Amino acid sequence: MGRRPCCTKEGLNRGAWSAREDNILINYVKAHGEGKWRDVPERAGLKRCGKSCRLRWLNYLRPDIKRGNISVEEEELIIRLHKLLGNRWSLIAGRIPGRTDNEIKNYWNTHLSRRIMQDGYKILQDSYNKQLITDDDEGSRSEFIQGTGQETHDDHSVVRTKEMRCSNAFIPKQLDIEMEKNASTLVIPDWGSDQIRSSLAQQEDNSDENFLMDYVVNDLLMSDHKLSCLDSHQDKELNECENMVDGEMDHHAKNNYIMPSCCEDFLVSGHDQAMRENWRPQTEPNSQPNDALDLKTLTSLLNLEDEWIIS
DNA sequence: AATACGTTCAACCGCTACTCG
DNA sequence: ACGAGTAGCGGTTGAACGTAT
Repeated sequence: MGRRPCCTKEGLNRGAWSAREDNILINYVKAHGEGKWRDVPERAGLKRCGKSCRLRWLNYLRPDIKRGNISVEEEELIIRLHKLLGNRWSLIAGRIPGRTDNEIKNYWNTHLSRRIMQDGYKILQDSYNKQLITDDDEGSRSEFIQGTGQETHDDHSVVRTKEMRCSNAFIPKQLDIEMEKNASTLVIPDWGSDQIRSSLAQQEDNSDENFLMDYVVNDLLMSDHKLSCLDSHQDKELNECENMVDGEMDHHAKNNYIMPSCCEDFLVSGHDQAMRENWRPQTEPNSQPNDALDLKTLTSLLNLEDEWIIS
């Protein structure tokens, strides 16, 4: 028995959506919420494939989607994130408030890829220099941003995709010490072990000391530094990091991954305490450490990274 | 004004990861 | 453990629009 097709494709509308179809879908999602996309066309009375409904909602109709041109800041962010993450559009989109993966992918393919082909990532350096100048003068900085026609602040939430929801790594301090001892191997903890349980219990009363990390961000922050700051065993750990992000670790390992100490060192011993504070998580294990980050914060963090690259 | 060519971006397609029974 | 169903991802397509000739 084969898989049931997502739709019969017979008698269905294709191509651009009409305003009427949009309204129907918006009203349906308002009333019933997202999900069960296969059932949406029938229940909402749309002659569309469920997949098409989902795409239309996620990429166009969602209320938190930001319309309009990509700002200079956003463009810079896209370039930096692409440099570090490659064509993982949903990951990139997950860190740019109000933008969808499709939009960023299109923008990259039409605007940025050619520039990168011509100039390489040199444009990042130019952009960085420009920012250094404007940072010296807050007034001129705001002018710079206003000059783009974009608001300097917005309240759009991040368009969250599946990959944004994935694992946080929780690093008890004691475990990190253990990792220091075993630096030549990647430590995948057994979360049921007595040692881990006791370590976790010890730190429950001291939640400020806990340090949740989003492995994607770790990857983002450390990838260009491995040559300059790591010795060979640390490099091995980094490879494991990258393999994990590339999906070469199994699911269990992904969910339980502990960032190698060298990676955390970069976060902790980075430029200043503010950087660490920026990444300090909420104390809830299921919370998402980056929710509070706005575009400026992320941009400034990436600038810190550039300082490392440039120096 | 007509046509060709280039660009943009919404939508589609095929695949994979994940979930659930 | 397995298989079917679902959600989501990234690559690709093609219609609409803009610009050059």
